[in-house]
Amino acid sequence: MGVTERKEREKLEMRELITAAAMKMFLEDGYAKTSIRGIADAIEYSPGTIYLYFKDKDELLYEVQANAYGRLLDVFKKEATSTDPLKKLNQIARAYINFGLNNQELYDLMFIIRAPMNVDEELHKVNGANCLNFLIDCLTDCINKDLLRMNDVQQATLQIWSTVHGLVSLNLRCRLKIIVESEETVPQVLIKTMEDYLLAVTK
Amino acid sequence: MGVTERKEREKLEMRELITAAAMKMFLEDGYAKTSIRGIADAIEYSPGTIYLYFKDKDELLYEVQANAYGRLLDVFKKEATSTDPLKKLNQIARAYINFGLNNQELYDLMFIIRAPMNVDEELHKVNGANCLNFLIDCLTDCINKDLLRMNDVQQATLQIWSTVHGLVSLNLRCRLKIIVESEETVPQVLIKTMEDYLLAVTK
DNA sequence: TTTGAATACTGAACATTGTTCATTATATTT
DNA sequence: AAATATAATGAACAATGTTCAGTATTCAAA
Repeated sequence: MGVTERKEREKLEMRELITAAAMKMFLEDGYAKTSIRGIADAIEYSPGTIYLYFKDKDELLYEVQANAYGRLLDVFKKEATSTDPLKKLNQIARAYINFGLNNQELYDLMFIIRAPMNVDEELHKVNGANCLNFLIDCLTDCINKDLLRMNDVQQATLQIWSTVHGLVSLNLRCRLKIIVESEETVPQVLIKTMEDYLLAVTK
Repeated sequence: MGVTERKEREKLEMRELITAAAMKMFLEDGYAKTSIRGIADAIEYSPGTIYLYFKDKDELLYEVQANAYGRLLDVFKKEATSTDPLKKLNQIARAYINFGLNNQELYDLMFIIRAPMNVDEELHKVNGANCLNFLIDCLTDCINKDLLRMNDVQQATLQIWSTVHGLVSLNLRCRLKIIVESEETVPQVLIKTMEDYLLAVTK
């Protein structure tokens, strides 16, 4: 009696259909400007149907967030491959900044948008934590080999994450217009600033 | 014929009445959860009246933002008084972080909330720029006296602002829960992290 | 003081939002 | 074929920002 299995599968497929449409629209127009009705239209279902698969719009956001964390982790794994801990740290930071610049709406909903973070969904926590661990592992390596002017991994993590998140999010909210003269140079300036920082904290 | 002057004054007073009510409600409940109707109720006017003084809800936000920048500048002037450039830098950074921790909703609408930053209102730009200049002046001083491991003021500004903004905003969005074990220690941890950073970039 | 015009304010109305739920359609089991 | 369970609908609700025809108030001229 494989009918329950099929139902299960169909339920998952429907969730993915909705998630994919939501992800697409969030990416294009942002979370706030995307309406449930819009998503329903896109997948040719009625608005009510979405609520059979997701409790509310926030839960839809969490699902997309979890996916996005997965994407970022993929980028890390692809871009940060050096065996030299310091080089790897540089690669991670570069990848993070570029990800934030190239996927602005996505970055927005991953780290900036307001949404109650009392989620303990497995996928969500796992993907998010894996991203962070990628950085933590690298920093642990750096500190163990005495390459940085820091000795506490927790504080090193906070420092570097704050720096790159600060750069990306200030730019995303157009707060760097006062500092950086021309729009086009932003990516270079952000990368350069981050590298200057890394140089300063390197022994 | 002082009638036009009085009208002018009344118009300004009305704007301030609205702004004050808005500020109060933004602070308590945040920008998104504050409705125009709510503000109108609070000042005992009809919703439509507010639109006689402000183009839309965003313009109201700008006004409150400008005020808030002024507040932050006041804090800087009060807290960062040392004549030693490095100490002053430390005081600025501390003041910034504490401001962000003690006025979360305010910080939110100043730096995190989404709102088109194509404003060229005098007050807005002036207050925002003055805040930034307070930092820039201090950093210029530090660099001129060769106290930091940086030589470019612009990049130093970006670095330090990104760091403190990153710390405050990641905490505001509950992204530090994974790193910092207990809620209460957050302020100390943020300050400590910032100071570690300053130590690392100090010659 | 009375009148006419300019100004200030109102609140009902509109479109859009997230969300719910009685009703209808489809699929499964008996 | 009938009865039951599951899935999907779409009208309805309350709340939102915003507009605007109508009403009240204030002011300058007669």
